[in-house]
Parts: sequence; structure tokens; C-alpha cells
Amino acid sequence: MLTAWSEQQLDFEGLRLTCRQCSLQELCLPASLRDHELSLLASILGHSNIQQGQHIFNAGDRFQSLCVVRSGAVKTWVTGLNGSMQILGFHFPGEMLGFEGLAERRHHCTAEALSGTEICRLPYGQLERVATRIPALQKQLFRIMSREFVLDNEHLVMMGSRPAVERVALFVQTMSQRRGLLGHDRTIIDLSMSRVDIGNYLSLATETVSRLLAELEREGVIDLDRRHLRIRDLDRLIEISGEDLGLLHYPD
Amino acid sequence: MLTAWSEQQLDFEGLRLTCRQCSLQELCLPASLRDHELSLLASILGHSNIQQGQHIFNAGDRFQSLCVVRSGAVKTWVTGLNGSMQILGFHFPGEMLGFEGLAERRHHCTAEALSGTEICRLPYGQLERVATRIPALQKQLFRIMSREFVLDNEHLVMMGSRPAVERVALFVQTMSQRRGLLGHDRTIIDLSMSRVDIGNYLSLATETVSRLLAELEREGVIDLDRRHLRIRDLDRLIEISGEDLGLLHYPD
DNA sequence: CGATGTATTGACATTGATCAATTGGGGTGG
DNA sequence: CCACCCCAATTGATCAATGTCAATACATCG
Repeated sequence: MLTAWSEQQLDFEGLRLTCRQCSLQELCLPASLRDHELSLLASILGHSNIQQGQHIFNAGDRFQSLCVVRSGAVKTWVTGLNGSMQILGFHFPGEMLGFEGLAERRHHCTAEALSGTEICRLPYGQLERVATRIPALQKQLFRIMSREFVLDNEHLVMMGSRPAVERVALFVQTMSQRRGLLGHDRTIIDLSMSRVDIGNYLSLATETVSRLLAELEREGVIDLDRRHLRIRDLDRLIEISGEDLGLLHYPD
Repeated sequence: MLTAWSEQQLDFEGLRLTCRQCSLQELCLPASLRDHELSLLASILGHSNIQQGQHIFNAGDRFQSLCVVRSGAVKTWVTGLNGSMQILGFHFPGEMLGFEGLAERRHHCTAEALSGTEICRLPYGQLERVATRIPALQKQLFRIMSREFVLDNEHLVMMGSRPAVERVALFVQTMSQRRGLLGHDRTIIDLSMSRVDIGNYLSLATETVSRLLAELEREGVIDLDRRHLRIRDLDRLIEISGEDLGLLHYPD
């Protein structure tokens, strides 16, 4: 339950990466910013390294900054009164976190690193001010938020898909796509989350996830080895899932 | 499948309501704007009346404007390849629609009026420009989008709630809250959507929704008459649903 | 090499979907 | 104004999909 905030080992290595050097530049906030605008943005930006299992923020925390995942992976979830938990999403490099906290100035979900993860923090107050001065930044912020809506909707569609196989197939598809967006091989997926997490995310029992992934492997649709997954037959996968989630493309 | 765009009976009655006269002012975009800023906003704003069943925009349409529901109710949904449909959300007065279209400049869901509905359209290009000039407006836009995330998350939590009763109970709770936010009696709910819609929204069979609502009535938790619903015992309702969705409050 | 936690696999129970029939409003036209 | 029709909603009976419980396999790490 530690929050990584407390650790002040931030610029320890001295290499405080600016957006200019960052490989995610095109996916992230800086897209279409000019050089001097980039510097302005970089000037308000903070870094942290989060270890697996650590929390980036907790439900109830005062909202202070938006976060960008630079590397690694993050899950966000809420917990109910009865202690039940619901995973809201997985977040990969280039994606932003924390929008939900903005409205009430308080986070209403918890964000946890699924593996060693680098984070950029954008203090919201400053970001807002800078955005007013740089229209391109404002525009890009809106776009990124919009993208989040699309992702949320895909999650919803997955949960709504009635037969469990469809949900699992859709899940694999989305993971594939999101890897593709990062410029990686779409067919190779390293699951950063546990089967329990996947089950929770899709609202299925862990055992069901296991079984259905095994089934997909038996049918030659995927190769599966622990958390390493390879798509062998994308067409079948799409056929099984009943959808082609071509929804998500990045802006021009 | 008509889109209401074509109908140009907009300011027909001559009473083009500005934000200043609108009862939703505090819930909506104008919150915390000054008078002259309000006028600026009102100047770019268009109105339409949508009849029940008509579409406000369709999946695939070019994204042109954000919409605010002024009165009535709207549902948004996506359809899959197999013709399956998933309702993404219900939208009530004061809420904004269309953010999902911003990222790719194309709507990826369809919005349909559940009853006679009034809409304000905010041409996005202009809105963006105005927002740059009015920091308070930009801020408010971000907040409204953030609120949407919270609502989406509540939907997710509902779908994830395992026993069907919980989902239904949660649904009633959220409807109650959203009525409350509009300043109406929290215990009186007029469902604007069909049982089929509710079922789809919660990922339950229509029959299950019917049965469980009937059960809640038998147990004295609610009164139910067709689409008119009254909460008799909120505590039990919360108890049954296992959550207290106190998540959503409006900004100060 | 044993310990611990994650994943898989099997057997069984149960929830909620499906199929089918009935009820009941609300609107329409005679 | 009434009779009819149509669609939405309800209710009942049955069954399959998936959750649950339990045992085992497998990896990783100390």
C-alpha cells in the first residue's frame, strides 16, 4: 500500500529525460508541439520509477497530476464496500492516467504498477496554465482524453460480449492492437497482468480465462506459454470474437 | 435511421435560448463563466429538437460538434460485425455527448433520443478556439470530460458486479443519483429506456431485469409501475447492491 | 531443493439465458 | 366510445454456460 510519491529518488541518475528525447513523443502529449513549446512542457514534468506492485495513486488521494506511462504497465481499479474490486483498465506506454480525478480533485480509483514502470508526472495546475498558452497542447490533451473514452468503450464491449470465448478473444485482440500502436510486433504479446487480473477485467472466473486461452491454443489460434502469447491466426481470432476492433487509430 | 441534422427547423420559434436563460447553467459548460464570456459561448451554440428514436449522430459520421442534452434522454451504442449491439451509456440533461469522436474526428458510436429531446450543439472547432481564450471554459470542459470518465467507470462496475441483483440494484442507484443531480427528487425515477435497453446496458437478459425488478418490489425496496419507479428503502438498496456509488458529485 | 504463489485441469453446482406463453397498455380506426 | 391490435413487459419451465470447489502441475526464488 505504499505510494511511490514519497520516494524522492527522482532525477537520481541525472538523466532527466525531456520529451524531446522520449521515444513516445509522437504518441504522447508533445505531438505537434514546436521546439520551444516542448521545452515549456518538459519544464513542468517530473519523473518517477515505480516498482511492481507499488501504487502510483490511491482512491481518495487528492488529485495533483496527470501521469504518462513511459515504460512498463499499470492497472487501475476501484474497490466496493464489500471489498470487491473491479479493474477499470490497463495502461501502457504513451497512455495517460488520472483523468477521473480531475472533476472532483480527488482520485476515485487506484493505479498500480504491473511491472517496473516509469512515469512522467504533469502537475495539473501548471499543465492547465500551459495549455491555455499553447493551443496545440490543449488540442492534444482533448484528443488523448477522447482516446481514453474509446478504450473504455472497448472494455465495455468486451464485458458485454456474451459468450466468454468472445471476451477472451477480444481481449487478446486489443492487447495485440495496443502493442502495434507502440510500434511492436502485433502478433507477440507479453501479458503483464495475471490471469486473475484478466478475469477480473473481463468479469470472468480465473479458471474460465485459463481454459479458454488453452482452448484457443488447442485450436491453433494462439501459442501460449505462461504470460507469453503469440497470435498464429488473426483471422480466426477476429472471427471468434465477432468484432474487429479497428476502432482505435492514432490521430494524423 | 434519420439523422436530425437535416431538419433546419432550429430557431423556428424565435426563442433561441442562450446559456444565460438555461436552467442547466450550473451543471453545464457555462459554470463559473462571466457574462461576456457567456455571450461568447452562446454565440457559437446551436439548438435542435430530436424526436424519440431519432439519431443525433451515427457511428462513422464525421465529428463536428459536442452536444449537450438540454432535456429528455439519450442513449449511445456501438454495433459489432455480427450485428450485436452494446449500449455504452445513457445521457441526461446537463451531460455532454460526443467526446469519443474527437480523437479520430469521427464518431464511433451512435446517439439516439430515448424521448423527445432538446440538444445544444457546440461546433468543436469554434469551441476549441473559444476555450483557448477563456481559461475558465477550458477548465470546465476538462472537468466535464472527467465526469464522463467517472460515469463510464460506474457502468463498468455495474457490469462487473457478479450477481445480477447487484447490477440491477446499482442501476437503480445510479439513476436515482443522476436525478438528484438535476435537482429532482432522488426517490422518484422515470425510466426513459426500455427493459431491453436496461438489459443490454447491464449485460443481462431482458427477462432477468424484469424478474429482479419485480423481486425488489416484492421485498418492498421499490415501487414499480411500468416505467415509473420509486425507491422505498434506499438503505436496503445500497445493501443489496454492495456499493454506495457516492462517487459522483459536481464540482464546487 | 523445498517453499510459495500462479496457473492449469477436473468434477459439480448454480445462476441466469433461452424458449414459450400470457398479460396489459396505449394507440388507432371503426 | 369501444374494439382491436401491437408491442413491451411479465411470468413460467427448462437447460446450458460458467462459476465454484478442490486437487495438481509448474516456475521462480530463496
